[in-house]
Amino acid sequence: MEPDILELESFLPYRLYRLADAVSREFSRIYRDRHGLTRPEWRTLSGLGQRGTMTATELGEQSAMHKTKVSRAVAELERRRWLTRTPDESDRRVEHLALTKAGLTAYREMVPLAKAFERQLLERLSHQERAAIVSGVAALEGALEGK
Amino acid sequence: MEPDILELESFLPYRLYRLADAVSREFSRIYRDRHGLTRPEWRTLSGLGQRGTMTATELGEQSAMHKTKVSRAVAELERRRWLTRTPDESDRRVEHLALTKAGLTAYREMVPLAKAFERQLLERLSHQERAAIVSGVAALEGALEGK
DNA sequence: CCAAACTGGTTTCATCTGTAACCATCGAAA
DNA sequence: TTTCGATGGTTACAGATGAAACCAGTTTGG
Repeated sequence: MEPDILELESFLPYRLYRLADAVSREFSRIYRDRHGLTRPEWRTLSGLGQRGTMTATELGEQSAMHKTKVSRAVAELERRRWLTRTPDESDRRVEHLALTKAGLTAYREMVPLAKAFERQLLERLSHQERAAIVSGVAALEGALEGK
Repeated sequence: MEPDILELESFLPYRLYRLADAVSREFSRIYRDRHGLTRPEWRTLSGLGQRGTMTATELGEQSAMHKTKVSRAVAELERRRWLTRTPDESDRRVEHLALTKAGLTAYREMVPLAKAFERQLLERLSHQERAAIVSGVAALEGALEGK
């Protein structure tokens, strides 16, 4: 434990990032191989599938994406005819986004795969470990939220 | 709990990624504001500061970076004269990388900042929460390692 | 009523990224 | 030896990214 040395392998920000990156990389194969989606596109699909209708801003908040990411993901899903935009009645800057039939089909196909992925990941852990990661993540989220 | 809906906010891969991204973004200000380093450059600096001497391949393994990232980060740190390359005696493909005086100075300046960042992050958690996140991350790392 | 500040969303630009192709060198096997 | 597959490292290319500028529409204050 040299005081003036940082052990990268034990440094929480690094470990957290590496872990998330590995998990996300694994998971991305599900939407990339199957439909050639990017992560922002997947999140957009997922957000709209879950909520039904959202504006781009809401989507960005819900799925923690920069607004340019949202804009591009929405444009691409629209190009695929997986979603449609409906102008807001009272505020003409706003568009309400919703999945089309085709988009919904893709969403419904992916939900079980996503759930299975998560389940299989957690299955490798003991009950205690599972509880630890879930509550630990929640605690850190809360800590960041709070300030 | 609709069975055919995925709740993004509770989906572990998403939460993990968002958390890591937020933490990493916060932390990046330390090396970005101060020295204009990118994450790969910071990891390279950190790896060499910690270990003293490494080859590019070793660096990539230690800090979980793609070899092109390593290559570019090393090139940039070399341009700054923060590290030097020494050709290996017996294998002329290999270069041993080490920090210069200037590189070491920058490293030594950042280590306390990094440690303080981690400490302040964990300070916001209770003992139980701290234990949970640390052991939870370790468990997931192990699970991914194992297969 | 009008200007200024603000907000939803897009685009531009410069940078970062990964894949794949590449070059040089090495080691093993014939 | 010579050849050929593997390995250390760089580069080219095509996409993905974020900051900042932008456009259109909206709200606020005078």
